Amino acid sequence: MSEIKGTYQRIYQTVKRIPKGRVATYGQIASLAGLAGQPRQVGYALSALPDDHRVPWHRVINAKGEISPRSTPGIEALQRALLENEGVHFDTNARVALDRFRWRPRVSSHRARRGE
DNA sequence: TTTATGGCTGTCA
DNA sequence: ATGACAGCCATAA
Repeated sequence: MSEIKGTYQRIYQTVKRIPKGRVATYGQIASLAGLAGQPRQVGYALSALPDDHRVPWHRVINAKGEISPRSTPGIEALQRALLENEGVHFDTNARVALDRFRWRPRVSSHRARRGE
């Protein structure tokens, strides 16, 4: 198993683990990547994606269930299109039902989920 | 080496 | 429900 080199690489690995038709928030990825509390790094890491990045960055959205207004306008529509293409549905407010599409990572065992 | 930025989050009013 | 403020850390110059 290859070990992760940099922090960004670790984030990419985590994002790549997001199953299709599911979305995760920056905080979610940050927490899984070990950067809990630093969701910004996740966004910056995605903004610094390498050339051969095959990372589903479009599956990563903010905690509001919306797409961040990044720097370039139009990307928002692209990400939305990609998510819809994956099966994620947006509401009239361009919002995703995180309660339904929020990626449910492995809770490992000793960690019950809330509200069940 | 230091400085500045930055696809966010959570709390308070 | 929305609006505003502060905090964390890694990368790039």
